[in-house]
Amino acid sequence: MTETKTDPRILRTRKLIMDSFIELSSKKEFKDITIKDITTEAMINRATFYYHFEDIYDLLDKALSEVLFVNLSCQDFANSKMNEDTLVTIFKAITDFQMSLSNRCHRGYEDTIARIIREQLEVIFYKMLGNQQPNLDKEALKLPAAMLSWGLYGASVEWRNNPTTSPEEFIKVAIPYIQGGVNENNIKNIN
Amino acid sequence: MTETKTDPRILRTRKLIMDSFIELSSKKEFKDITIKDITTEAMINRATFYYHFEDIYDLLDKALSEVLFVNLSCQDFANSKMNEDTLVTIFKAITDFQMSLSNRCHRGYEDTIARIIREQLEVIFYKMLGNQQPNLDKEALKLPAAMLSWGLYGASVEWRNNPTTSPEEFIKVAIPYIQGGVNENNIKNIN
DNA sequence: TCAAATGTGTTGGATATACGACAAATCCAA
DNA sequence: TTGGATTTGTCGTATATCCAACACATTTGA
Repeated sequence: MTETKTDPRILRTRKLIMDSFIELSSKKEFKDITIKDITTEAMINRATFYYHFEDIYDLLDKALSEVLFVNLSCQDFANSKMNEDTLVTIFKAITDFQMSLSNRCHRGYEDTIARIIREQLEVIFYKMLGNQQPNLDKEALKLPAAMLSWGLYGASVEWRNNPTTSPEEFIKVAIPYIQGGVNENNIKNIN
Repeated sequence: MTETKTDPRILRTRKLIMDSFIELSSKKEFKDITIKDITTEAMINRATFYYHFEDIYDLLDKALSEVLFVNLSCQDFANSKMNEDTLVTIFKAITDFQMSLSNRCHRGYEDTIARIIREQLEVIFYKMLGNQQPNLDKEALKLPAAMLSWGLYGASVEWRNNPTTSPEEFIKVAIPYIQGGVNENNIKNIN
């Protein structure tokens, strides 16, 4: 809608920084990566880093959000309906993302990563619910979106701790517990 | 020596433009490539193109020079001696370069490309001769460097028209004709 | 042939990035 | 523990890039 195109210099520089960060993450642990490392790898000035990010934790946030967002957006969930297939695909994206992270070195930042994943999920669910029920008050969608995101993330934690089946099978069993609470009628009641 | 490091923004932008140009060259003929095409592909502003290049022919010059220079520099000829091995390797680099160009579409610009190759050769030979005979007047090296470059380029034309043997074999036979005229003693006599 | 569309080259003002410097914080070896 | 070395954030100034607009040239299609 209000697509205000951003300066290409900003897009380029953000990508340079994030790509360098991801590249370095495959070689070092997060705690050993300095901002100087990143800017040297990206061939940009250190001051420019601070033009885009507050500090290295801010970068971690935004870089991981970006990666997860790209993973989730390749099917444009924000414009699709909420049903079993959608939830299965999103769940698969989350577990894929977490497995790709376990190959990189972010030990000690598991809870940060958890928060990032859940926040992204909340954004996606909020948009999906908004598309599905455009005549509802947007405020009323925040609570169900949050609960859905917590629920699905919690399921991913369960699966990681005890991966008895494939992610797809695993979440199909769990969907009734999640979805039961947030169908259309319930949201209307909340409102 | 006087290595004044250039602004990283300039290096980045030049690379973006040249890479986009080379990419487009593999899809279209040169005459069909517009500056707008290039800047769109490179995601840079069209005005920025003119900050770096006079026009599209200037870009053709510099892009091809750059590619050939990279090909030739991987062995740092400028710091090595002039002997049979060196000449063979350089000749191979030229024929490789020409064959890579024939896959791209630069029909009608063969003589421009010829000039670019020869000029690069002249630069390389000038440096090599300078290293080999540092006590000679630099001016005296210009003529032999030019003659060597014309000679080797001419040999590449001959080979392309009639590739009876491999480039390596071909140039080994021709080297006596080229090198005979520009050995150390002859340069001193010219001087 | 003409008119519309597209590409070229240039300009002025706005903005992002580079660079060097700085004090403060953190790291690390002696 | 100390002291040097590295990293972090921040700043002011210089410069590269963006953007919109312009006149002009070239291409295209009816």
